[in-house]
Amino acid sequence: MASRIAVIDFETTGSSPGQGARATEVAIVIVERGAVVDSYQSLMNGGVWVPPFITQLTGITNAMVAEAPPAAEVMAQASRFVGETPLVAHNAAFDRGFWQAELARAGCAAAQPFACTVRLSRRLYPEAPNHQLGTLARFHRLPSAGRAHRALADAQVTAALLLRIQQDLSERWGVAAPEHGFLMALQACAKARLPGFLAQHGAAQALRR
DNA sequence: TGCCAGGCCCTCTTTAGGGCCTT
Repeated sequence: MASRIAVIDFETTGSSPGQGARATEVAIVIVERGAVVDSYQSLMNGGVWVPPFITQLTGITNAMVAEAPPAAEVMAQASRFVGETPLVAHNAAFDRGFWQAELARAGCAAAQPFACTVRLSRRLYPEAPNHQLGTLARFHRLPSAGRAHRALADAQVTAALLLRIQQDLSERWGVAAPEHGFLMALQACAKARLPGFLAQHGAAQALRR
């Protein structure tokens, strides 16, 4: 279904899979028709060492990773869970990199398009103090989802942010049922052209009602 | 046990540099 969107978040051992960093945890939250309808979460064992500062940041320890299922097994499950559903992440370039790298290791395809709530937030909420996930959660008074920097909690907050974005697009800018394709077009729209883009799309949607 | 990337955006730009965001 076109309105179905999968929100994903990884915890990792570093910032770049190209530098040897591996995922330690993945969470996926399914958003459909303005609500969270399903979720998947798992730690994963990529056979790598978790640096102390990552443990301090996330609470994920080497012992937790050692006891987790193999990364390839988890990624195969995650791939089946997502299917062909388009993806959303907060700073999508980061999560897309790990999604593609870990799926490639697991021998799975990674063809889903990624929309980015950082890019969308910068377009829609220039008045926000900054566009870190925690700041945006406070700015929008989103419900708390548990410890920050754990995959499921961060995916749930990102899903709440996505729902807020969809709600505002509908109520403030007149865009009816903004789906993933619209979000991709919106985030690619130049800042200077945004007012016209939203006005034009809102009007186009209104004419179809 | 540790060093530090990649992509995107803005502007004092585009023949570039610096800041943000993720772990």
